[in-house]
Formats: sequence, C-alpha cells, structure tokens
Amino acid sequence: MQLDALTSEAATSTRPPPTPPDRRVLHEAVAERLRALIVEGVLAPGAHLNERVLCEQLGVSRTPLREAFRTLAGEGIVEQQPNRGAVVAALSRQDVEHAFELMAALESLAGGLAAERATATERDELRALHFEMLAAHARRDLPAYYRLNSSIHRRLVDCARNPVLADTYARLNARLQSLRFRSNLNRDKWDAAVAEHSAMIDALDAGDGERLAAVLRGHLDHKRATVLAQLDAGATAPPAVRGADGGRAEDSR
Amino acid sequence: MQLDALTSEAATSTRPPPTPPDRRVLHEAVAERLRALIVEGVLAPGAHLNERVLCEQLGVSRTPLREAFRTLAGEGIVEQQPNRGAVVAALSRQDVEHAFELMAALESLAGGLAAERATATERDELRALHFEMLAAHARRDLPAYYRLNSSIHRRLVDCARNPVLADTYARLNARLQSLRFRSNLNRDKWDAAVAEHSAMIDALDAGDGERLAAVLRGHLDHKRATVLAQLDAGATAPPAVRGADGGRAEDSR
DNA sequence: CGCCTCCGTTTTGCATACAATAGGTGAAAC
DNA sequence: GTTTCACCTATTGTATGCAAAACGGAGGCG
Repeated sequence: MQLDALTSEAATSTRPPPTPPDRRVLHEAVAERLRALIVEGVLAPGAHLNERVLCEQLGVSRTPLREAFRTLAGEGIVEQQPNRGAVVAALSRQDVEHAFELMAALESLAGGLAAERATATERDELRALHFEMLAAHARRDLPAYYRLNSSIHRRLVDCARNPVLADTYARLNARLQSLRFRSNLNRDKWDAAVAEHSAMIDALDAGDGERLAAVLRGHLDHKRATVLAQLDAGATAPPAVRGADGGRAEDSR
Repeated sequence: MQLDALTSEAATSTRPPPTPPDRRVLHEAVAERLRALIVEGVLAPGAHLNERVLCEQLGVSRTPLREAFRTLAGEGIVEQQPNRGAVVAALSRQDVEHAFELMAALESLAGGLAAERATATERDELRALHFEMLAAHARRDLPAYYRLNSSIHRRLVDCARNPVLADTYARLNARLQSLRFRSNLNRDKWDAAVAEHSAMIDALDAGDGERLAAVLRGHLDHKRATVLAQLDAGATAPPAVRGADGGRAEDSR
C-alpha cells in the first residue's frame, strides 16, 4: 500500500500563494491526510498506527506525525495508549448509540436556534442544496447524496450562529464519518430520509423551531437505526482493510 | 515567577506505585500541569505561551511541551497559530454565551437521561453530595461549594450513562473553568442556585426527567447570567496576571 | 505438555540539533 | 522628519539521535 507523500507538487516551485501553496505547516497537513485516510477506511478502525511505517509512507519525520496523532486524538479519531502507540478509534455499537443520542440533541438545539436566526440567504441556500440533494436521490447517486446531506446538516448547524455548538457538532460528526462513508441505504429508508429532509426545510422556512427540532430528532433516530443495522450486518463479515503496520488491525474494544 | 518543575517528589524515590508514582507519560503530565495553571489563572487568557520559557519552568524539553500544546488545543483551552506559537484561549462574551447555550442543552439532555438511568446508589450519592454542598453554603465556604457543585453536575452527567456525552460535557466545562474559578457570588444568587439544586435532586429522585431537564435549563440560564455579569464587571478592571513570556498577555479577541 | 522467565528486537518517548519563519531595530533615502 | 528596506535576533517547525519500555520468541522448569 502506498499512501503517496504529502508533497504533491515537488517540482512546481513557481507559485508562492496560488490556492494553498503547500499546506501551511506539516503536522496539520499530516493530520488532514490521516483524517482522510481514516474516513475513507484505508486505515481501518482498530488499526495500529506504526510511526515509522507512516513516516515513510507520508514522507515526514516522526515529530510532525506524532503531533498529528495528538491532534487526531483530541478529535477522538485515534486513541493513544501510553508506550503502546496509537490506534484508529473503533466505535462500539454502544458508542454509536451514545454518539447519536448526543447528535440528536445537538442538531435539535441547532434546529431550534436556526429557525430563529437563519437569514433569508441561508434559507435559500439550504433550499437550493436540498434540491440538489433531491437530484442526487433521483439519480441514485449515493456519494453526491452523502456529500450534499452532510453539507446541509452542517449548514443548518451553522445557521444556529453558535460556533461552540458548530465545533462540537463537527467534532462528533468527524468521529462518525468513517461509519457512514461506506454505508448503503435501502430504497425505503433513503426515500424516508429524503422526505424528512423536505420536512426540515419546510419547518425552517416556516420559522417553526419546535417542529424543526422534532423533525431532526426523528431524522437522527432513523439515521441511528440505519447505521446500527449496517454495523450489525457488517459485524458478521468485517471488511478486510489493513492498518499502517501491515494488517494487524485489532478488534474494537 | 516560578512554576515548579513536574517532579514534585524528586528525593522520595522509595514508592513505585503509591498513588501516582509519577505521571504516566511526560506530555500528559505537562498537559495536566498547564491545564491547572490556566484554570487557576496563573496563565491568563490571551497570554502567549513561550516554548523555551515554559520548558525551563516545567523542566522538560520542547517535544513533550509541544505535544501538550496540541492536547490542550484539542480541548480548546489554548489556540495555536502557525509559526506564531500558542496562546491561552480567551473567551469573548459571545463565546461564553454560546458555551452556556450548549451547556444547557447538554445538561438538560443528561438530566433527562439520568432520571431514567440513575441507580439508587447514584441517587443516594448525589443527595449526599447535595447535603455537603448545603453545608458549604451554610458555612459560606465558596471553594468547597464550587468543588461540590462541579462534582454534582459531573456525576449527574455520568448518571446519563453516555460516555460520549460525558466527554463532551467535560471538554466544554474545561473551557469555562478558568472563568468560574474566581467568580464571586452575591448572597441572593447563591441562595437561588442552592434552591435550584434542591429542585434538581428532588426531580431526579422523582424520576421526572422532564422536570429535571427544565430545572437544569433554568439553572444554567442563571449561571450564565452570573458569569456574564462577572465578566462585564471584570472587563473594566482586568486582572493583572502574566503569561509565560513575562507579561506580554494580549487582549482577548 | 504447559507455563514461566530471560533476552533480543521493535517501537515508543524524550531530548537536542538544525532549518525556516516572523518580528524588531537600525540605517539610509526621500 | 518620515518612510522603507535590509539585516539581525528570537521563536517556532522539523529532523534525528538516544534511552526506556513493550512485544516476541527461545529456552528452561515444573
């Protein structure tokens, strides 16, 4: 497995600040790269993160890698055991239930606030994204659907005008991303989720925070059930994805 | 200013695992020490954390110190600016409002769950702590009151049987600790807070999650008002506490 | 035959050395 | 007198080297 080094533009030195010239500091770039690898499932939950191996694969030394580990540990994405290295955090079934329990509270809080605080522009943009999501649904384009779905939820939370809430939500969401990434939806559940989203948008436009919060609670409840069903189904046939040390991925707790 | 090194027991080497033999790994010990210094206000909000200075004062090298920085940054207690070092996070008035908005949601969620899930033992212990708190209140022992108050809230959250929630709560609480540490209470507000606590305990024992959640929302609302009032009062006469670089503490955002 | 211990290897934790960036100070030019 | 540029210093970011702890296996013992 080759993870590609971080210097994606080694020879092109003739542009100081074009888009992002390189990533500002190395340990942030490393953290970002690792985060992506974990979310994509390349680094499986429970996988042991060998420092030397990852250093070679990412083309950095251990210092920025270890700082990235601490960053990700703070986000709950990896867990560090003293003198025993870092492993990709593995969510147990209960962890998922707990996370969704909290997520429902966060989103319903956000929804209630968003109904009061969202600007007309924000509502319009959310409705636009909603239609894009309907398009993805109609095309059965699951990746696009997920992207738009996440985007809608994130923007809704942003409408609550509470950065502390938004940050907490993002952090919790990050921990669940790796689960959702490869989840499939059966048609009925997908249709139901889309219908709930329509109700969300309606409640938001109506400025009915109570109703929006209730819709979100229900929506999250269904999402939780879907993810848990997926988890149970996958538990019998765990995906054979390897960690950074060559496949010694341990089981979840 | 001398912050004392971490080896608080340099000569006493004749006890391998008594209480904490030494702190497990250095960077965790450093993080804990820094956290304490920040909560106690020794390192003031906005203070620049000079690596070399802190290294000397804590008696460690830069590597574990920097890892501790990342840990604390993940907790939102310090902020790291690329190539410009770390500063103690300074909460603006709005940050405090946002934090309490979220805190109220978290605690009311926890309360609702705790009313369902708390064991008889836990209820008893909470009631016991409540009486201890009443004692501290009667004695006007503010430090003891704060300690018991925090303990009660933390245990209540624990009763919700949701580690993800508990962790999120703890993280948010940590960010607010430095504010509450030196807050004073006038008698009326103090009495009211104690009365609310009594209502909390009663609702918990009655198993009335709805009522408990409502009491907690009100309680947090009052707490927020108190802290904000304190903040506004303190804003005119900021405490002259120095950072790690000798007093170049910048203003909050 | 199983378990326990000892030793070698691997891996993590910490310290230090080196490189690069930012900020400040001084001089020179306008 | 003010502004600007260049250099210098201080501070952060990265790499590497060394020490300690943990895993793994071989051998011995019960």
